[in-house]
Amino acid sequence: MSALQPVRGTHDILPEDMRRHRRVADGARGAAALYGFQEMATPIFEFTDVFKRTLGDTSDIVTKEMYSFERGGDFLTLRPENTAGVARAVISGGLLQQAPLKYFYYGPMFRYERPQKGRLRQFHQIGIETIGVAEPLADIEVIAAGARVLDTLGILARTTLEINTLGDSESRTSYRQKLVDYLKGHEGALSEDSRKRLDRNPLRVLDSKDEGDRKIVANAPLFDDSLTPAARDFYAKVSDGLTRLGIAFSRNQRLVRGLDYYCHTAFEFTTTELGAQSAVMAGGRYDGLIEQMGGPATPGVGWAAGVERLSMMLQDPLPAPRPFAIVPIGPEAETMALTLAEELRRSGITVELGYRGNMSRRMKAANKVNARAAILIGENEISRNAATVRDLDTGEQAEVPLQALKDRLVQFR
RNA sequence: GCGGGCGUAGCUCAGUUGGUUAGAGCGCCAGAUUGUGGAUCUGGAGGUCGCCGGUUCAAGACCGGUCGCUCGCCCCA
Repeated sequence: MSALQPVRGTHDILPEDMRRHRRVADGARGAAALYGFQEMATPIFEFTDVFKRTLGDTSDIVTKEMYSFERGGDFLTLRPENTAGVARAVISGGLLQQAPLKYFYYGPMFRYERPQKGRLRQFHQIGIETIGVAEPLADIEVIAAGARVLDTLGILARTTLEINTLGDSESRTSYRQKLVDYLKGHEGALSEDSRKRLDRNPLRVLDSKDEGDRKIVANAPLFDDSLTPAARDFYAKVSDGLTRLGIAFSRNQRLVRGLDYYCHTAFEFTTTELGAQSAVMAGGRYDGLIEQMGGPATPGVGWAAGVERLSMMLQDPLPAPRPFAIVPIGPEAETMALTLAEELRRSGITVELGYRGNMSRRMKAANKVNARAAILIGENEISRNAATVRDLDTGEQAEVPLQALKDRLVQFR
């Protein structure tokens, strides 16, 4: 393993990718702000227990995907997701006094997985959380904000919204029992993976891609039959709300969540454009989470989206800003160019200063940085206290007095 | 953790049934052009053929291992 290679599953984000990345993060932040979500950040590592206790000991994330280490006697873990961190922050900061809380976040996450298309070991997520609202209105708002984010990025039409209800804990326990009873009857026919799931997380079997499993699942008891009236009512309110907002969705009864703390609403915006990965934004309600962490019983609902996945769906990155290039001709002009560049930059104009070479060379350099125009300064210009401004798109050029230079440059678009 | 595909210049790739000094396009550098970029022409730099071992008179090519990338499974954003 060469030290000169990036760590497997990590990537350098070079300027063009970075602009894409920025567009996702900035667009999402802006759209979320329209719904009252404010940005906050938590540390990228926490005590390991923060994740262990909330994600459940059997989840894949905890059993095989965490980057954990020990330092000074503390067991720490790079965050694999951010909901647990936000919940911890809310508890340790005593913020529940001010509930409801509505947060937006953006930042890197870490999972030790085999990298593939749309899956990295260090990746970035944006997300929102509404904490302290038990009403289905919060679920509707959270999903609507998600749709707004995707729409802002111009990719909503290329995604599908699927939603499901996982019910309250009463519905869940009773269904879990019915499902396990049913599946035990077909245990011999289940795939090896699904037999493992049967013990750990039976709901996952519903989501199996195995042909044989699917046949068995097709006749499994329906979750809806186990829903309590309250849970049924909750789901109805969410789906009515979405319908009223004109947000298209389909019910997917096989949609379950990998993480243990979800209840009631579960949803995913999916796409077919990312290879084996389909989810670009996923979330749901997690009413038990904060209590499970040792805080007061507090409901919550939110989603997270993968910035790299969203970036891949973006048509174009934000365009790079086009600078003006100063091209000095001769040593006297060269000293002048430095101060002129600084002066222009102070008034908010983007300027590139060629570093070396004769005029031809610097014009080439100006072209390479995609300069909008070149500002030529030579003996002639200096003697007249002027500069020659050459439009590099049209090739037109004219001499401009130095006092009028700023105003002239601002006219370029 | 499991399975498939692929590793030749900065990038995209060619390289014949194993045969001498490993090529192209793009990009890069310089010149044609000492006050004018893009286009064109000329020249130049750039490679331990991923790495280690094996087979062979001879390996970029064949075999084994290894590392990396990639696609998929599991799981997930």
